[in-house]
Amino acid sequence: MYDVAREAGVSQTTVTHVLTGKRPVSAATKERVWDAITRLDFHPNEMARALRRQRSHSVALVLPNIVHALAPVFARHAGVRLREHGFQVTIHETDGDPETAASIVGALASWPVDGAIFSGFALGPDSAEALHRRQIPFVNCGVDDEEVRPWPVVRLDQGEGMRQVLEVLAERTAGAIAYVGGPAGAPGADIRRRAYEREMARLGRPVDERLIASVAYDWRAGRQAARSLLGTGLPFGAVACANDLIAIGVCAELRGRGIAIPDDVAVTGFDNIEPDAMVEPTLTSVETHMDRIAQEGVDLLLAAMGGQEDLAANVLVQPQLVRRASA
Amino acid sequence: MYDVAREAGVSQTTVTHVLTGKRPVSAATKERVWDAITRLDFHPNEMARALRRQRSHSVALVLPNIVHALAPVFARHAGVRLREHGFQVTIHETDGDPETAASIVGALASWPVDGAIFSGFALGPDSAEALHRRQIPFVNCGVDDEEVRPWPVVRLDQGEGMRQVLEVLAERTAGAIAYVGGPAGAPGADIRRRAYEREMARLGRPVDERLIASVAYDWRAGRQAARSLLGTGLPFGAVACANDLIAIGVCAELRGRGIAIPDDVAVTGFDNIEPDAMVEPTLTSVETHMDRIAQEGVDLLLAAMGGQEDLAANVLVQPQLVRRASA
DNA sequence: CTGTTAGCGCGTTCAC
DNA sequence: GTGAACGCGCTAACAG
Repeated sequence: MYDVAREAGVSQTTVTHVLTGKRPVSAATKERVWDAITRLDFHPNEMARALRRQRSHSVALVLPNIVHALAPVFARHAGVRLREHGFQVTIHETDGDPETAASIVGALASWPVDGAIFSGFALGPDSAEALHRRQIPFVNCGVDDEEVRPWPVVRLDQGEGMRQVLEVLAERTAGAIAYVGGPAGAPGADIRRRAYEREMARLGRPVDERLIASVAYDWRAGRQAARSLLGTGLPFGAVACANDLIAIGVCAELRGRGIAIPDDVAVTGFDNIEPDAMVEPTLTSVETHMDRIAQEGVDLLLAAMGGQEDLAANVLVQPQLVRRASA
Repeated sequence: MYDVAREAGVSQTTVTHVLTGKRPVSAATKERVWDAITRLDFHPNEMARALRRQRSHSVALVLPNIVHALAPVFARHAGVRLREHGFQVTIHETDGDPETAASIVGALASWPVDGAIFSGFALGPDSAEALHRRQIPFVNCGVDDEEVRPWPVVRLDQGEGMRQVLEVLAERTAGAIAYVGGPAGAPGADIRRRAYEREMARLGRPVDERLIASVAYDWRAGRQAARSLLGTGLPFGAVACANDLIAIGVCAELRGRGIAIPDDVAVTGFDNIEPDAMVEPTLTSVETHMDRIAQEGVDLLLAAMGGQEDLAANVLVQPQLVRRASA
């Protein structure tokens, strides 16, 4: 910039103001400065700028693992929206480990981002406090429980999703409705399971513990779960699954045994991932609207970075049943 | 840091050297400084550090779209490896638009990253030149053509993948082997199509233009392609697809018409995406080893950032056929 | 409308 | 072993 100023025969101050427009500059000078800028191929150093202005125009996106089914979708929507507002996005993965998450929060103190979005896991209270202490605005998206927290949270109304699922399944069958949940303690597992029990009660359907399985969130585990459900010898007319991968596994196993879906047994998933439309039969699932969650999260963050203090908003995004062939 | 120095009763210089260890500091002083650091919860400002040292310890990851099938896998592996080496990762999406890509390269001049990884598209020569001029080391991963470029490139040996595919299909059937490619000009479409023709020739199989389709890289397009292949009335015993989504669509359509896979028609995909193991029949495909591509790319970049000049390496990663039920 | 000065938070001389 | 002073590249405060 020093060179630009010299080349244009003005002070650095003037160059700055040509760049930022924060002060009127005569057309002639402006012209000469722009000329020098293009001639020297000058680009302002954002790092120095950030240091001086105490704003880096960058936000950290912290999530368990970018490979998880919905993570890229979230990252995409959040990223686009943030970039629209002139923010750069840095990405951090916790690997689902709270300790790693905490250390990332610690590192955030060194890399002065203007804000942070935590997605796909619940922030620990100590981390939240640390961020607060360092005045780093943040939001916590995709939290998989119902706890109310004293910081901004955007979550999906999982109970409502389960309600819609069970409504459809109850229509489909008068028989028992089994449930295959995620592993206890895993994100979303507990809340979805409780929602299942609650909604079953509301529908006046009995819950039989023997028809409830808890397995890993993947496809093989789904097959396995179907086997053990069938192994009980108990009849059932539907299976609600906590996750699409599980549901696809369940379908595969059932079909392998000659059980017709949805006529003999109806099956539902949850999350509405891409393969749902490609498997046979296509899978009825629940759209979790990652786009809206990301949008709400970013909007909240932008507001917080804009100076609005202490808004501990609790946004609840409504899911939507996507009805396909399996139920 | 000023505060830490005062609290410990030393100069800022000493604090720096306690932090960086670039100069011996007496145990007693070190003790007092660490004490002050923890007491004041001090974290060095990486931004200021970067400005001073002219190294930001961050690299830019530029890709078309994080939602694309293999992008998150690449981002994951590259990210982990870069973080292991103390680098932060910023993410940028081109949306497949060369202009956007060029503007990102321009922005990189302002945001002084230590290096950049471009993945999933071929960098333009002008962008490469701009990076060179600004002394920003970079690598270009996942380039989908065979052109030799004067900058570091890591690519998959797509011809070899197609060779493996056709070898299997040729074993399966003595009949015609149809091909469903991606849209002309799309990433990987041309190279895979040419590889198909070349390998067919090597196998002594005739190529019938009427049994070649070019469609979008998605599932619906695959169904459509299968319909038009069947519509020709020409018999064929196998279909090689340029992409798994297309292949899954082809399978769906064939099965819908009562055609047995692989007995009547064998089908193969390409990329080995997750759903391959979940569809019926499971899809034979080609593993593209994004982990290895990412690793090679990062290693190349680390070497370049380490000061090794002008290494215009051309790494070729070998794909591997994953044999499943569809062929 | 423009320039001079000071300083963002550090690391690196060069001195002791 | 330690400290004082300067500067990385830029912007804000204070002049005129």
